[in-house]
Amino acid sequence: MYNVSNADGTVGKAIQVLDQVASFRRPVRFSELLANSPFPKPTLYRLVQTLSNQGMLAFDPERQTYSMGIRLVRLAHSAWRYSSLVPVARPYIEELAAKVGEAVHLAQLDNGHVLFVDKCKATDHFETLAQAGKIAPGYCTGVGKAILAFMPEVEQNRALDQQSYTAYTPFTLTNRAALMTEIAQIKEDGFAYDREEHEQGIISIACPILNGQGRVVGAVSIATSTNRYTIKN
Amino acid sequence: MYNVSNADGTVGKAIQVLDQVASFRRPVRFSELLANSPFPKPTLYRLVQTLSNQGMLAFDPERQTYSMGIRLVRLAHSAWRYSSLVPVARPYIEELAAKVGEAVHLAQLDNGHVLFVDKCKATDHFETLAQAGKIAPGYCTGVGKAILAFMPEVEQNRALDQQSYTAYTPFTLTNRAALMTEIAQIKEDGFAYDREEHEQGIISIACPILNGQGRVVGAVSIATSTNRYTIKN
DNA sequence: TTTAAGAGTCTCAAATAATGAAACTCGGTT
DNA sequence: AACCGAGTTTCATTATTTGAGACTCTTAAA
Repeated sequence: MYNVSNADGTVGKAIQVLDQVASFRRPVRFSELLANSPFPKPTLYRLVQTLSNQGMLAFDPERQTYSMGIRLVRLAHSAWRYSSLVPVARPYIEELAAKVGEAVHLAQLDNGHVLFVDKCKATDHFETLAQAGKIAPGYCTGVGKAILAFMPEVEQNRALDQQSYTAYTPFTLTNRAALMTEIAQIKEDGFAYDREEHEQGIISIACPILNGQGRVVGAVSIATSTNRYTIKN
Repeated sequence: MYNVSNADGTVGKAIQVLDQVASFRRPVRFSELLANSPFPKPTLYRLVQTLSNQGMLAFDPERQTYSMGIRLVRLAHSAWRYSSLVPVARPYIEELAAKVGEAVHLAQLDNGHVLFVDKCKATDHFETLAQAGKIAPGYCTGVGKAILAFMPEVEQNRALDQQSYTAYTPFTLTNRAALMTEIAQIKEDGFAYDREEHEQGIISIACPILNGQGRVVGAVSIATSTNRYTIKN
């Protein structure tokens, strides 16, 4: 996780605090943060103050809670709009979504995590878990496995170690060995299936996106439901 | 802008750099940043290094450019999902969009700027940071004026000073006096019109969202086109 | 009413990290 | 070969961060 060890000075610590607040997924009190924080009370206090001043955190004076600040949304909009795969890939995934009539997802890798950066639904059938900005596990999603399979070996190893291998469904690959076998197959085929590994009833087919140097930069997938399609080998 | 003067130490400076990179709206070279930076070369250099390490900026070693990092997208997703008005307002704006068959926008104020945090189109409703996170001017949008009108006087004054009063269309209010007259009317009516002030052919009607203490926290609007509706007084 | 406990805030000397002028590399010119 | 400009590094100086502890409030119990 973003070399937390050599913590990049105060800025690194501040970002660590942001991550911590994000991890709560709800407004959080100072004392709750303090309880799980490596920082001593006054240090954490000042970090949180500074971040609130800056709009990176939002402090609710009534409930005395901190949550993520909307300034992040503004900054992220720039990231999303001008630097991710989205601006390049947008027209293609829209076209693809229209053509196949299913949801198309675009994902990038962010330090071992699969980050969904865009999503086009041809029509809205039903909700899948994925939305832009959402994190999904690498080991049990189509896009995740496609990206993992084509990563350089060193990074791949690191990423494989970072996976939790939690069983979301009976079809989830729940250990590194199983995932590695699957990855070998994916590398051979050039594409990955998600056989209801993350969400029951949802299957997908994904392929990696490589840049000019053959380095994987993301993945696209078409997702559908077992009601409409099945995977045949 | 987020008290840049009393710059909140290194963290404040780092965030200032993030803002600067965002303002370019494209990948940017170190020297370009340096040219518009208040910081001396090595200081800026280290800030940019730290931010890149942390994934808040993304460095492209080939082109030697920096752009916004996708870690921001991940953090912003939390902000968007758990702390903005969105989680509370979602069901209502969806219902409203379905009922009126037009686009419905949800906005919050972020330091004088109107920040669109959600949008539902009756036809294809899907949410991304594409529209969420977009900044629009306060003085020439329905949501912006609705929020401005109901702000406490001191903040309102500050916000009115921050507006650029650029004429986007022939209908834009291009000075503070005109806007203030309009705002008085809005405060009386309880809602605001956008009469093609931001985009030709697009009109909207907006109303503020107040919290329990009567403090404005955002605004909703219904937007449509002059092809379908007109504003009659 | 008093005492206690807990959360949040503040202080200040010591420790540490940030600073920035200047020097250095390293391609690509002239 | 000398120059130039972009990017990177150095190092003594300076300013900021640090964190134990003390303080303040609010709420809860005695």
